[in-house]
Amino acid sequence: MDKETIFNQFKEQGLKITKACNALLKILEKNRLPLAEVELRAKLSALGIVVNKTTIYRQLTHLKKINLIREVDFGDGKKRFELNTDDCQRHHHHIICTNCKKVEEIYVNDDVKQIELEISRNKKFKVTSHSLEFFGLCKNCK
Amino acid sequence: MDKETIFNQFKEQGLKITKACNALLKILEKNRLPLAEVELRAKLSALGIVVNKTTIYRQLTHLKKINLIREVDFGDGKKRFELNTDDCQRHHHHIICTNCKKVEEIYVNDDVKQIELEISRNKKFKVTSHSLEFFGLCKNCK
DNA sequence: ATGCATGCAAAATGTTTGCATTATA
DNA sequence: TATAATGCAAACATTTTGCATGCAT
Repeated sequence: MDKETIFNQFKEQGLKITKACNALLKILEKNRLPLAEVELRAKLSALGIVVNKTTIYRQLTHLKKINLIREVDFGDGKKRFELNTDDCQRHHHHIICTNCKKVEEIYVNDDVKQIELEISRNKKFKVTSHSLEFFGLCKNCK
Repeated sequence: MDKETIFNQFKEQGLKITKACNALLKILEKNRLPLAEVELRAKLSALGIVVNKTTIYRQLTHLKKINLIREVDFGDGKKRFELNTDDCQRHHHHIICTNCKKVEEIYVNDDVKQIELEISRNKKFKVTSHSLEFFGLCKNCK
């Protein structure tokens, strides 16, 4: 999504593009792995932008509402967010080492889209997103 | 897994088979959908077995350790558990309505096992489990 | 000037821990 | 009777809310 479109989406929702919001987007663009609130805030701080955690959560709520980011769950009780890549070629999944917690992005030739279509047909269920993460032991930990 | 095997697994770990533990297993066998602590406790209560939430969490820890149950994440900040069906024909996934929260079990002809093999080969990563859940709007909510 | 964004504190939610007590093998 | 299981309260971690204040358009 280009800057222009993003800007318009924000205006439509009556939202303002603030420093924190801008920086958050930049950070999410630069980092390929999903980040939790603590990490996002640390990275903002590193850029000299110190904000309260509440602000982070609220901005994430906005960005999620306009579908710019999506939530990724690694099953450790933290919400993580990454740029939404559902509809482009950068769509990917993750492998998470349950020992050292290292996360790697993977691009697999998946048929999940196909499965989503089947579900729509058979179950009359409109699928808007899916989770597909792999858990196990990385090279070093296994 | 038959009762005998389960019993032995427990003994190996130095665990005792208590009323709560037995009832938990029965509940998980009867209910096809993943249940969170609150739900499990309610169902135990309905059976006349009133336990503290701490007990639930501790039993779940045990059951998870011997791989009898697995954690399923619906992204709402609660841990849910279901009997582990990874290695049998009852292996399944879920579709979750993000509006009314209804959950349905689905059996899809997935290639996830295939993807896991690829990951093992290419990434030298031993995959032990995966998550694959679908989110969207159910018949009534869409 | 209006209304969204922010910071702060407090509340809410879900999970875990420490310790004294009870029950099981 | 030794050891695990339990209950309870408190600690913990994460996320959300209420309200007063500041900032952008």
